[in-house]
Amino acid sequence: MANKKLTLQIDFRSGLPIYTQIVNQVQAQVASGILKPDDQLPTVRALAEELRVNFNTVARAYRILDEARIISTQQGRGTFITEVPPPKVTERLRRESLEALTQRFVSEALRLGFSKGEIRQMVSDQLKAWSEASKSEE
Amino acid sequence: MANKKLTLQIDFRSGLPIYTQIVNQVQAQVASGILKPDDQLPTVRALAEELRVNFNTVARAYRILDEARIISTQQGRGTFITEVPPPKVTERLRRESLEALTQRFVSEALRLGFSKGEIRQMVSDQLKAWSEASKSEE
DNA sequence: GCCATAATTGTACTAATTGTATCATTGTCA
DNA sequence: TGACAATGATACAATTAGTACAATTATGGC
Repeated sequence: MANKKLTLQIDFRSGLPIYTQIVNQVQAQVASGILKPDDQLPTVRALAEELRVNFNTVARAYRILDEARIISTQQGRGTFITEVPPPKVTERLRRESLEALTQRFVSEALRLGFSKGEIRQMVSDQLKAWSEASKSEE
Repeated sequence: MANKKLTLQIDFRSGLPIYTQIVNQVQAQVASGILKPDDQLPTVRALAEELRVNFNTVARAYRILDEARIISTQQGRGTFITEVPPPKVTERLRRESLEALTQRFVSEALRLGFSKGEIRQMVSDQLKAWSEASKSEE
């Protein structure tokens, strides 16, 4: 499930920079569901070879996608599609997504023996810390 | 008493190196009392097979834990939890574990676009749901 | 019981894979 | 021509995998 082909069409004469074309097409494939969370993208070198471009060009595209939180690049490991932000369309999906995430967190915390009070307090603290720390964020 | 299962959850796309995840989780389980002194951890090869990673990755994690005096690795014998650190250290580890766990959860939820209020509410709901599911819990 | 030998377990070193950082080259356009 | 953006070349760093080895324990013949 984590391996897919990733078909990209690069037009070398289009005037659009190659890295921009890569960014756009990956973005589009994520949006359309062709690429799904956890899918592993080709390595910068593999994709570069396939597209006949320098791997730094692919790396540049990956960096932009990484900064946009669309993919997660990990040195020595590879690059992966991150979870897509839940579409606003269905409130239900959105809720279930948060529910699943929260359930994983809560059950793990409880398993490690933390009390509900501790958990609630820590969540509160972290949320507060985020408010104060986010001058540059979002 | 010296043999236990050691349940670890490795997230291959989390961005955290595998060896770091192993270190964190073992540390958390020691701090929380799930793992006790003299408990034997799985061999590097056994744990590696279970997690589907190379045994050197596990060995690396064990070495870090060994240097932190949390476990004792003995060539030809196995690896064991050492004496519990003094309460002050345990308390710090415990707190750090929860903090790290919570931080990952909160940042992920915020990244997915959920509001602080939604997150707080969902945590509260889940904690409550847990109480009702198992009445014995605090 | 004792010793040789195999099996088990961690260690050390090296290689392979992957992304990162920095600077050089090229090409376009004002 | 000069500036700047895009791409390429090279060296590097982080993570994981491969291979050989050393220490300990288990086993089996005598």
